[in-house]
Amino acid sequence: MKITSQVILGDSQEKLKDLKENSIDLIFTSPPYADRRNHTYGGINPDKYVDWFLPITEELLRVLKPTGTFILNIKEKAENGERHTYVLELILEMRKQGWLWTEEFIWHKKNSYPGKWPNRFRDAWERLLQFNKDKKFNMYQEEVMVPVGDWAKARLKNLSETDKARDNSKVGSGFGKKIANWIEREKVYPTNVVHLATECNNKNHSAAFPDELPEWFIKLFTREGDTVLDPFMGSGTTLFVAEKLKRNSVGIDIISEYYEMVLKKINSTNYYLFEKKGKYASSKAK
Amino acid sequence: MKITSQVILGDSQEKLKDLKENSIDLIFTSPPYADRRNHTYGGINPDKYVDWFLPITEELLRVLKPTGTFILNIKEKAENGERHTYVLELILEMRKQGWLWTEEFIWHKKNSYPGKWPNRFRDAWERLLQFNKDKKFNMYQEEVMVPVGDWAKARLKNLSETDKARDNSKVGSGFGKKIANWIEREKVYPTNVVHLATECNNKNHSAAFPDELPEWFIKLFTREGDTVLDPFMGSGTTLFVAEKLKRNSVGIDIISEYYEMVLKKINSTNYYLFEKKGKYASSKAK
DNA sequence: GTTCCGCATGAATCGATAG
DNA sequence: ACTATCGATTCATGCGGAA
Repeated sequence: MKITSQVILGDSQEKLKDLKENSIDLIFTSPPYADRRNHTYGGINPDKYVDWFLPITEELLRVLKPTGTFILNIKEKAENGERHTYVLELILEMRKQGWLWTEEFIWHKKNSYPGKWPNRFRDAWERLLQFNKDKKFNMYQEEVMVPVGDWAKARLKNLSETDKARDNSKVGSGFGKKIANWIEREKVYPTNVVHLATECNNKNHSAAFPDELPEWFIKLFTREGDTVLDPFMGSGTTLFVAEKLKRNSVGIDIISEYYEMVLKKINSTNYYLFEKKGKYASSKAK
Repeated sequence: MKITSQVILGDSQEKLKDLKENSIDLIFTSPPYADRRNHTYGGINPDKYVDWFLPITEELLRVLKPTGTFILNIKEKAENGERHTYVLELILEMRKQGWLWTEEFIWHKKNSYPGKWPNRFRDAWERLLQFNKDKKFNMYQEEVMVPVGDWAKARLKNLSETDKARDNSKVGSGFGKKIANWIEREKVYPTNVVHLATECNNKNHSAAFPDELPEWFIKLFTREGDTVLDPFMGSGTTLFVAEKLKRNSVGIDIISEYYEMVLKKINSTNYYLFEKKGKYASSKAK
């Protein structure tokens, strides 16, 4: 199967208009958060965040297949002692555009940013909002089932005294019994809570999320040969994972530095599928 | 220290008016979910949930001390393939009332209820919305510290000379203090993700949450002798935990069956603090 | 070749200080 | 009074060099 990776330089709001409608199976993205990444993206004012984002979601709604899914990784910042409400407002406004707010997954970041404040603990989770065009959408649950062996192995490895105390679990005593239950099964369906640590040691490029995050959703909502879109490509994690999993991919970013970097890396690892086409660097399969 | 537990039968919207303003240190509650438990609470239509709840939050704002905290355990139901938006709308409307939306904790339910749906995984988390009247509120973070992660055991067992030297050179006169911090540090501050298993041992009544959930927040936001309110008492978990932790408590419920049950149980375990007063069953300490 | 340890570094947040 | 900048605080993780 031929797989294509397309990298586009420019503003998503404009460049998305060049994409064909009903052509994308999964949109997975992590847009620049309000007031974050100021040095690269210029920083979006929290109070204007919804207005800034809505024209883009309008286009995303157009390019997504009716059976497709949009996963939005986002988290509101704390400002002036309060959580900002732009994410809530965004959800409500997107529904007016026609999006269905199907589910909210939680990404539990085990290694959250350190710090201490008198009125707040460390923020260790982010939202993964699932939107759909239609009540009927493709979902391949079996693809992300957790093999019991690996799960139990990893779990048991971490099952130290401190873990027990930390979890303060009242059912700790019943843990052995549960393990026994799980061992008999081959695989287990996951829940809507995703446990992953952030990668924080990449020198050249700091990815917003670890590979496992897009990987999980790409497996869950697409099959080989499907097409994945990331309108805020950044360091290109979504594209590289899509490529690895034999999905077509389209990435857009306004920062030429990211564009060049992803282009080069996609090219070097997968050159035989890649060719330049016009002003876009892209690879079209037959 | 004398502790009182007060149990009130009736509609929260009315009965809350009998409570004195600025008298409560912590409100912890899990209101009846929209269209859930309709056999007991009559079922609140999801579309009217906000309208139903706002008069109550108005009263809660009145009775809460300026230094107090309101923790609302809630989760929107999935209806017609979509997550309902009444929680989002509630947050926005409560801010208009004057509430500050300080934080959103996640309760990760480690053993969520099993089940399988074609378009959705098991729901393993709930929101714990924190609201405050004022930017300055009481928070006793040390009360809920957790054991440090395993990595520290291996890493910190041998605190070397280089560490001390580095610290000395950096701080100069203040040497020793920081080292002590690290050597004696066996506990760290938690994050805004709370890991607890759901309890499933209550036969007669299904408690909405395990003891550990109110316990965590009562320890975090109150001291002994403070007063905790649960306007949707249910089986009375919040009250029993408050009593155990030597906090005064007030519970309201419209279901006489719950009222009688909590009354009896509070009475049996703590009768020496308890006496009936007029139409309310209550215990007033001097 | 294992295991161990030093080290840098994160989508953070607040309060104080400065313009 | 309001915005902009800065220092202080803190913990899990993986890489790379050392034992």
